Amino acid sequence: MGPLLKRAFTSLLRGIDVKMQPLGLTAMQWEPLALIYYENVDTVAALARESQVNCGSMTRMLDRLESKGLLRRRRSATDRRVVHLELTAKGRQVARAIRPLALEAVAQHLSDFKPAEVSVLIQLLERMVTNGSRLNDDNSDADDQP
Amino acid sequence: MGPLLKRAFTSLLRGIDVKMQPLGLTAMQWEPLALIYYENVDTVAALARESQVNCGSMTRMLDRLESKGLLRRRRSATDRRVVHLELTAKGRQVARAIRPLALEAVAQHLSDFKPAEVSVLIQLLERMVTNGSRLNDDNSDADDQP
DNA sequence: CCGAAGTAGTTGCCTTGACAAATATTGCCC
DNA sequence: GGGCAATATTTGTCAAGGCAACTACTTCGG
Repeated sequence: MGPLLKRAFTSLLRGIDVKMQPLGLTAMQWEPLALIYYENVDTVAALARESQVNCGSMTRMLDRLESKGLLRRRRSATDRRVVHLELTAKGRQVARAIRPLALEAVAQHLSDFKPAEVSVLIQLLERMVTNGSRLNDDNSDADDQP
Repeated sequence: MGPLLKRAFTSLLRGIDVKMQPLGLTAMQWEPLALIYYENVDTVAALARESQVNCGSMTRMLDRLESKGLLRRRRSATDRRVVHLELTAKGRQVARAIRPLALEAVAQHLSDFKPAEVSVLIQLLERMVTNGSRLNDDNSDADDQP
């Protein structure tokens, strides 16, 4: 069961990877670009929150994207702690192509699913996440603190 | 949908991580030990195949486990290319504890699932994997080679 | 039997993620 | 207004995975 979830996840990742190759992106790099472009998320912390990674990881992801010339950092004038992200022209061009490609990869993995089955899958995964965060986040486990 | 799968997967990983901490293992390190102990898989290549990672990654995983004193490498006498893995006494002791803990973590994520729902989830994930490998492995995509 | 091809394992270099410590800045309380 | 907690970002260190190059061995074809 655990291994199955891993295989499904990595299979989807590989599919996305293939789709993103023409854009020069990896399977992970599209997400920050999409969040900036489609959702107007424009700070490191907000991106990290939305992507479910920590700020340190996001900083380095942005380093890579910046070195590819896809985005720029600009220190905020109103709160000098925060860095605002903005896509370059090239970044916007790449970002525009992301959504359709990502949807293609997902669609391929669900190619023989009936719409109802997709809903069921989503609902079951959501419940797994809920059950999981109930245990991982608000810790009330009796195993360690009796 | 992609993000959801990622969240479910990482949530399960974190759950397993917590369970394995008392053993001094990470969420990834239990798998090779379990394969050696429960399935008698005892070469690098076989472990890599079962775990769905490449040999290079497995080599380094085994480095870490070996440096923790959980297993030993022994060059095969009959085919001097292959390395046989064997658990140390400590390794066997740790491995014995793995299965119940891993099952606990899975059970927590499926705590409110009816048995039928578990079956459905497994079946849907398996179909995703099948659809995915049909596209990732035997490549007959028309996008690149017309 | 010998050379070519294939296989097992290791290593180098890169991406990605987690966690912790350090820095800079803001906001809040007295 | 000054100290202190909270917040944003960066950097170091580590685990983990992918791919490619390399070594050592085995096997197979002639």
